[in-house]
Amino acid sequence: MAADPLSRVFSALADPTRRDLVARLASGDATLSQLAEPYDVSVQAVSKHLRVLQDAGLVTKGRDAQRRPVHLEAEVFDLMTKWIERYRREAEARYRRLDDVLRDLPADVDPLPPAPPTTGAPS
Amino acid sequence: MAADPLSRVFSALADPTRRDLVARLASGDATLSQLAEPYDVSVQAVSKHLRVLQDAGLVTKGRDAQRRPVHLEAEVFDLMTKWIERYRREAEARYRRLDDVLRDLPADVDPLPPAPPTTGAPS
DNA sequence: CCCTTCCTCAACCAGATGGTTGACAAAGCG
DNA sequence: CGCTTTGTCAACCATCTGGTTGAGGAAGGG
Repeated sequence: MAADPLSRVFSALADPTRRDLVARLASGDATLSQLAEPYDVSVQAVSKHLRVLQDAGLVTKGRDAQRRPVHLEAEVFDLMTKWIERYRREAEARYRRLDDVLRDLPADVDPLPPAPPTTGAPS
Repeated sequence: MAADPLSRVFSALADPTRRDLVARLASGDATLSQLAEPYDVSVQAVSKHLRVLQDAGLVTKGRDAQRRPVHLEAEVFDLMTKWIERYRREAEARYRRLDDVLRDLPADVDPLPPAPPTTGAPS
């Protein structure tokens, strides 16, 4: 469970139940029992989901007597949107350029002389 | 493997290798062997990763003799960004509002009356 | 024709994941 | 003080996942 932050965030949101939790928390903090009520799984299962969201930094838990109000930390979203936007833009730019040039089959282009230029792949 | 589209996309990008593949494909199409070259895992493993990306709709495969050039389909990113933006905005709006109202502890809150986010202190 | 290149399919394995039940600590209520 | 509410921890289980190896199909190059 020592994945990089970006992987943890994507992974956390890859589950419908967890996305629903995030969606509900967007409109206000809530406790575990409140959050678990709508689903037909055990409270412990929801607690595990919250743990995953917490490990991803998407959520924090406060203290109020025996209650632990869960709070959404929306800033972490930026991690994802930045990554996405970066490559989306690159791909779109390339698409437009290719639109200009027209579908030109690069017959004399090396199929891959050096891939290295792209190796600067930061996660 | 019948997860919803959104889950598939998030899940696909939850792996560093697959994000790297996407990053590299953003700058141009490539074949499996080209894509697999930099990693020290088997070609089959990379093929599996591509399958996941394909199932998520992030990537398509063409045909060129025995080669299957892989192409990035960046539009699918929108699925994610739309979801993210929606709840990010909601959370941010709430944060600003809460900034105005000051931290007000809702002591008489109902244990989650279905929808109403009116947690007792709307105005 | 054979042989090489490129890719996929199938079987297998270790570890992560999502769920269960049961026990239990901690805070407040009667 | 006892009991209820709230949440966590632990063990267990089935399935998914990311990797491996091995076999094999399809398309060209000699």
